[in-house]
Amino acid sequence: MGRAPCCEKVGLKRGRWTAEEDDILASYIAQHGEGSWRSMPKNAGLLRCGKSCRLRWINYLRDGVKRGSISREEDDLIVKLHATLGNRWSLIASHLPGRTDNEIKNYWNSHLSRQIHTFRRTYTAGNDTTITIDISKLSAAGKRRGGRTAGQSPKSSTKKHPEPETEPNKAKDASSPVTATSSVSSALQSDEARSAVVDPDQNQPNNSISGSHTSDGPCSQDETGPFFMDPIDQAGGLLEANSAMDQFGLWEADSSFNQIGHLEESQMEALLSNGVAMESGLTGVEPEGQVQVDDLLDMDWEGFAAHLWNEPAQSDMIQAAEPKTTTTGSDPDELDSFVSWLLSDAC
DNA sequence: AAGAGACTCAACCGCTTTGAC
DNA sequence: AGTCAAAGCGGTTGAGTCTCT
Repeated sequence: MGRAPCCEKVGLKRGRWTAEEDDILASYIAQHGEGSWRSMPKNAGLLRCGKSCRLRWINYLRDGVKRGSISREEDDLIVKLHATLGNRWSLIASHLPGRTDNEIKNYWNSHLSRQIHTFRRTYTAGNDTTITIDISKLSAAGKRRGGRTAGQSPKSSTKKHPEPETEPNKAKDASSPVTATSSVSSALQSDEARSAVVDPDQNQPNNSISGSHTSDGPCSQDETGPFFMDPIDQAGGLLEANSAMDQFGLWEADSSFNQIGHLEESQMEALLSNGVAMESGLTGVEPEGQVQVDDLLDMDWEGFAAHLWNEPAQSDMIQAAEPKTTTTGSDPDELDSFVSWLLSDAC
């Protein structure tokens, strides 16, 4: 059986659009408006699938589609929104005027998701608790190999809106963050990543996930605040997220790790015993310390992140996080306020 | 100079959602 | 309420391009 094709593909053209096709599509829509994508190509005289026409129009030909490099501000916003919304590209795109979901998705996959940069951060999580986490050498950040640079078009490109001459890429590769969800475990758990944290001088593993964040990130290093989810500092971000959720009353501090089902008891204990000071209510926690690399690497960060960010409104983690002794309660409005804060410039 | 590999991004694919009937 | 077509969405692919060796 199988699903019926969206259109009769026989005889239809595929691949890149030509300038002529673009003109035909644009002029047809100018006359008849959008919609009826299935019948449009036939009516317009295009040998294209309706879906292809729609995609071409939405991503390239439509008025207001912004071309050119993603700005620093847009980059920051994408990171924040992705931390909150996950891979809901169209939703993210709706917050960036002129940008399409496809563009943001490509940008995320090519620029942001795989970049883990050297980073070190000290964060005050609670009353008297400090977390120091370093993430470094976990990727070949800044090492750009081949590939079309932003703003370039293939020779065969028929772009209707040529890329404006924008500011140089300014080594985005060296400053862009990484996803807090899907890339976390793969990046941290790779052999490359593990070996990368060995100090070449001493041939000993660093006692911390070390790293170094370029200071032009959304939030600068050594920053403190209610929450920060700079995907560059995945581990730190996740820990901070935990604290932030606590602050917003989404769960209680001393039970926070227990709410995260993916963490094994032993992992939790190892993490805590190595000085990850989340909150003063945790036993055996030093007021200040660093996280052992392997303990962090062994954690199920992906599951952790998924719990934190995927479907937050439906998360059983959040629902199960009714404060025992309480902070501020877990009113749904607080989640809204949390998201609002995330999207604000407070970070 | 040439080949290999890394990288980007436009376009495609298939599943899900929406809305009309 | 059920069915179907259209539209929307996110994941994936692959051609084109660039850098490295």
